[in-house]
Amino acid sequence: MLKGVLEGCVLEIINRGETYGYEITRRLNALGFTDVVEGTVYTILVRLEKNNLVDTEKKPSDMGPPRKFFVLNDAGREELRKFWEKWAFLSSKMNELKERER
Amino acid sequence: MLKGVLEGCVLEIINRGETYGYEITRRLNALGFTDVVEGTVYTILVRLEKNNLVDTEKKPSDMGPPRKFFVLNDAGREELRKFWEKWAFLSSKMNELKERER
DNA sequence: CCAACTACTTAGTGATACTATGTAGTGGTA
DNA sequence: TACCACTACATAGTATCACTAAGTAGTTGG
Repeated sequence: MLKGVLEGCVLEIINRGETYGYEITRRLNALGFTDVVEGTVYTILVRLEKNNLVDTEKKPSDMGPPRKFFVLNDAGREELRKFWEKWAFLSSKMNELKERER
Repeated sequence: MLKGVLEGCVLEIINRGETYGYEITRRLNALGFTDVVEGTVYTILVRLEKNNLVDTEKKPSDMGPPRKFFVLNDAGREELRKFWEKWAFLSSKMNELKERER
């Protein structure tokens, strides 16, 4: 059910400020997507990087291994904008379908 | 983006009354999902049948070849109920994500 | 020193939708 | 009557995206 949606969530989280995979995973979990695991998030991040939607930077951490931070670039912000546009469309159509003829 | 959602839409359309693949496709198109084609819908219908969520009946048509009509059975209605439940969850979480910190 | 937590990576699989193509009935029209 | 448009179903192959599972490695506390 998350297909096509999770990537948008990751973009949105990154857009709120530089962050890294492990933290993104925990934020998604906190949001309610409790069974999203690290592997899933990292594959999305690899895809985002491959598609040139993000810039990355390795930084040391106090808590463990170095973190790979992500920020959206212009293409990433445009992708995010399109994502919310598609979501709004889908959402409105689904409500239309759900509410019709009750 | 439709991944996991389209099957629910098809269940909902069938639940409104006995219908068949070609008509379901046109209804989805009319709803706004303009690039959903017959092939997509038929593969979903095959899946629904394989998973025993629908009952089927062939009936002649005035307009062309015989139609294969679908109705939801108990399992199908339960699946539909769960689908809307999941949609409501996803939808609320997405809004939460979208609206936070603006 | 080892368990728990932090943090990243990737190969393989599965679910779902899309592409492309084929078959066939019916009706209109040139 | 020959052809085209529309109706209607079917399916093999592909692509996309997320999930499973496993591994590597740094840090901290008991």
